[in-house]
Amino acid sequence: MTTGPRFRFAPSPTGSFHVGGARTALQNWALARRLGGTFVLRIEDTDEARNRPEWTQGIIDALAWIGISSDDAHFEGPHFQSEYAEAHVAAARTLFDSGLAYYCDLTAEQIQQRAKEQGLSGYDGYSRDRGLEPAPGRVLRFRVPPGTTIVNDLVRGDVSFDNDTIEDFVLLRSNGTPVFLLANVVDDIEMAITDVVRAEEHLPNTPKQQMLWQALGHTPPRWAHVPVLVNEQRKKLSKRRDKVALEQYRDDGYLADAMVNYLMTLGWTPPGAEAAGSEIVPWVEIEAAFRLEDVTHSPAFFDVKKLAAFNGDYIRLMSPDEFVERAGQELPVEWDRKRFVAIAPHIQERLTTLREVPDKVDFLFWPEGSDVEYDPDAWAKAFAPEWAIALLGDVIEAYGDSSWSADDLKSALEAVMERYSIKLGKAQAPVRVAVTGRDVGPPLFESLEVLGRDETLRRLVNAASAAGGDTANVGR
RNA sequence: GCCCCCAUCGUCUAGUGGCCUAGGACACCACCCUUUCAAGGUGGCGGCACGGGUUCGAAUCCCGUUGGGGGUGCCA
Repeated sequence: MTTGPRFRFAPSPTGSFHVGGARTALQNWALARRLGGTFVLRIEDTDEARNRPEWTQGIIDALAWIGISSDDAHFEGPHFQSEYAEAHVAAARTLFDSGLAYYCDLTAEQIQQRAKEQGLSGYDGYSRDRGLEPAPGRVLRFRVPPGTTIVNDLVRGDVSFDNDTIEDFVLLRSNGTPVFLLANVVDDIEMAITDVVRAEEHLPNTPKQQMLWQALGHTPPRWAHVPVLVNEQRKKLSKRRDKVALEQYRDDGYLADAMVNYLMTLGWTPPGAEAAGSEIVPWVEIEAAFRLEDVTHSPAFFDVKKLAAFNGDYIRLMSPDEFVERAGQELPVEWDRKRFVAIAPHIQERLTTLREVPDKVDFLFWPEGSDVEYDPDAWAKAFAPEWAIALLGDVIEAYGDSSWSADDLKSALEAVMERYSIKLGKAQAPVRVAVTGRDVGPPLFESLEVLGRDETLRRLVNAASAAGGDTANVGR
């Protein structure tokens, strides 16, 4: 165990890993490593999650994907909340014995009733001095002291709460089980956590937690509440409405590096990014520079468009070998890898996600002799000019005995198109549609080179015939 | 209702009293390049919510207004 600060990340398993959680995890991770501390993963093992171990595993896998892995020295865990269950109750007992907490037998209805009568919003402290002993049906409440609680937050500075506005909150339910707030604090104490970095939504709970730390005889940790991530409606990202599952982005072909980089730019800018004119910054630099004090105070919109832009940049940053390796994983197994290697350099700079790879190159892998499926619009546009069919015929003839390299194929087409006084941009359209069925795609001549003479000619002839041209004498 | 947080281009942000004629990134638009589409290059559009102070000077400090968001469980 290292001796530096101890950062905890305490996600609740819900079946998918939230991008917001990923960001706080990353922030904790960056700090723990930079400061020579420890990243402690404490997973909340709720009843529901206990029946679905894959949920917990999902968190671990997701963290590993973004580079937070137990293989690293600065990692401790996962720990589970239940591992400290006895300590939770013991802590509550201590508080009761020392008079810092008391039992109350009011039901929720009664509390509501009293609040209504007095025009208050919550519990009024009715049982504070009634000296009730523990008994089934009674809850243990924390005796909130008078005064003011000041939370010193690394991101926001001092935030002060008037204790009068904090009701005597429940520690132990009437069935004797501890509530989350207590469990959380006790876990943090047990784990000797020194720094709590989490989303801003937890800020209002913090004075309660801080009071508990103190009541339990411990110095509270350093707090830091980073702004939440929101959707286009400026609402906190929710699983129901928004695409928030990190796994989903992973499966959609986003790169971990791009995701990590993008997530870290939400609420924070790497120093030097402005001078460099780019926010694409490697993790090592982020880790070396990230400071809580520099984090923005306002919520940030999770912009998939910008994520996509980052992703495209990261794809272009890959070495050719790496790209072939990564992109190859997206291809159907039966596709010839050698063929893909030949075309790979030409699609690498045309992608925003790896997921798009198959659709870009599929025309190279259609089964031999299969028909090209022409996109109607592309076809109509390509064969609208009156010269299109004739040009196709000429191309077929020229390609019949051209040497089969991209350069020569280009020259051959250029020679043909001169007869029609058109530019290359136009001339290549019918050829492209004939061969790929579409009007956009990787560079044409390189594609043809990879496709090979026989298949190219076959498709050209088929297209010419489909377009109504007489191909009977072509290629003789 | 009560409590807390927040407020710079469409979005993410730089800015910590003079360097701001408010900078960068993404998006968008135009042009260049060009073998379609991209990529790349160049340029452009576009913002300090409002009102009062403080100060020689305010995006920056203070107060208020308005507007957002979050929290308010015997949920986690």
